Amino acid sequence: MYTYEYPHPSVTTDIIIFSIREKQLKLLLIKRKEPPFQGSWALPGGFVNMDESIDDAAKRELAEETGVRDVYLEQLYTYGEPNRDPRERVITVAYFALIASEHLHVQASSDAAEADWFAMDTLPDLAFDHDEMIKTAHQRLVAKLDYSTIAFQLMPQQFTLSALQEVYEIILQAEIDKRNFRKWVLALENIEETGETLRTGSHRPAKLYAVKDMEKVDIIK
Amino acid sequence: MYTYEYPHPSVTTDIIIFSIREKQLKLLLIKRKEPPFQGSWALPGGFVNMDESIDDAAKRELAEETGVRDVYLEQLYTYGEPNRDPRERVITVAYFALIASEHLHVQASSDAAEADWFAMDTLPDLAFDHDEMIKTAHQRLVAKLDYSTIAFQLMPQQFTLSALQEVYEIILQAEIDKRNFRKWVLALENIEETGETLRTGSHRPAKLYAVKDMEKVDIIK
DNA sequence: TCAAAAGTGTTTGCTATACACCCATGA
DNA sequence: TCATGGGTGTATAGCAAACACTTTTGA
Repeated sequence: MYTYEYPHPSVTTDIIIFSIREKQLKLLLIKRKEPPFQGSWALPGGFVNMDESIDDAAKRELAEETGVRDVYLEQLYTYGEPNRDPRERVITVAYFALIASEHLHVQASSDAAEADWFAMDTLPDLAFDHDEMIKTAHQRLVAKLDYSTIAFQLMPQQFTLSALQEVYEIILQAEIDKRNFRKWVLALENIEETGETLRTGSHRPAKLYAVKDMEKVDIIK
Repeated sequence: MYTYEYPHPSVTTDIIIFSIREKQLKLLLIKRKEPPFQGSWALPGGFVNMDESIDDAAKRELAEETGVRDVYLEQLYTYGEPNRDPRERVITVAYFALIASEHLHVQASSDAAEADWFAMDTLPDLAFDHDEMIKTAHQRLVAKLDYSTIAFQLMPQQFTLSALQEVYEIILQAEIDKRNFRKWVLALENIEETGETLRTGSHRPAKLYAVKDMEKVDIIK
């Protein structure tokens, strides 16, 4: 047991994990096995341990849920309304993560009965204030496409320009002119040809590109 | 006394309060009366009470330190390295506030021996990781000038276009062309003439303007 | 009448957009 | 040879940047 002179809240992290699957922007939800909101879908997350930073807690949760490490992870916002959790005062630091569709091996962890990917426009009812978190994360993702190279984090190691354009079109929900898109993306000089090509049918093969430095998300303004 | 099955961190808010004073961007610091870092300068802040939201805690701290209410306040980032406070595990939700130079009545509160305004380029050594918070807040402020009308929050109720331009020049540390600035700011249609003028010497009086809706900070991209 | 800050337009360059056809391949 | 997606250039419009003189006032 741990005792304090004043009451202390719990601190947790929840993660909005975005990925492109089946030509849609999807995010990972888990079905809660325990109350409160037992049986509801919720964002993956959990308590911050006393000996780990909040970033490390988020990385740990992400690894536990998806098995992936070294993906893009960014602190989003901290939620702390007094009664957002019916059990006790809980303050949640939300993160958002972007993972390339190639890494996907979702494993239901001990906290969750089930995990699944949901498209943004067909989300189920959600536990806690998770709908608000998802809305904020989505706005941030869309805004960042405009002034950063964050979308490249959703690409596998090698990809065609058409595939990259498709990711932009899916997230922005808009068609983009092919020539203008290619001019723009090549001018950034953040990707380079791998020398390889991808053959996918009875048409000209596409050049494969790779991000030069996956660690770096450029602010391009 | 309060007891928990697992250890719980403390949660605090710290606030970076910016204002323009003496033609410089300054922020409010307090001198700590108690250990740790007794005698060091630090950001104003304090514990989040169990029955108030984090936003409300930040508003309360801001009011206690400055006596002002209804100023611009935005959540900045949450800091949670395990040993950032030597006493116990403390997670701090940092906010940044912008206040107009006219409201300034700083009152040393009970937590602080002293409070004073410091220019960004002459900051003293700071307690905890407050230097990092200030750096992040400053970057955010500079970035937001580019795509929002946030700087208007630093203006008094009535101001001249020259005064507004000066605020931009101070924050961006760059000279701006007067004609281009005026064209740009008037095209935003966020300010309007009050009909009054300001006479300040042996030259032509300047028209006074006011922000149309101070609650609203427009994203202008 | 002089000094000082307020106020005002036009030209130029750059970036974003619109737009249509040829290329390489497999069936 | 045909269907399919890959790949390429140019013209136009809209926005941002450069740039200098007149106006109004008080001393």
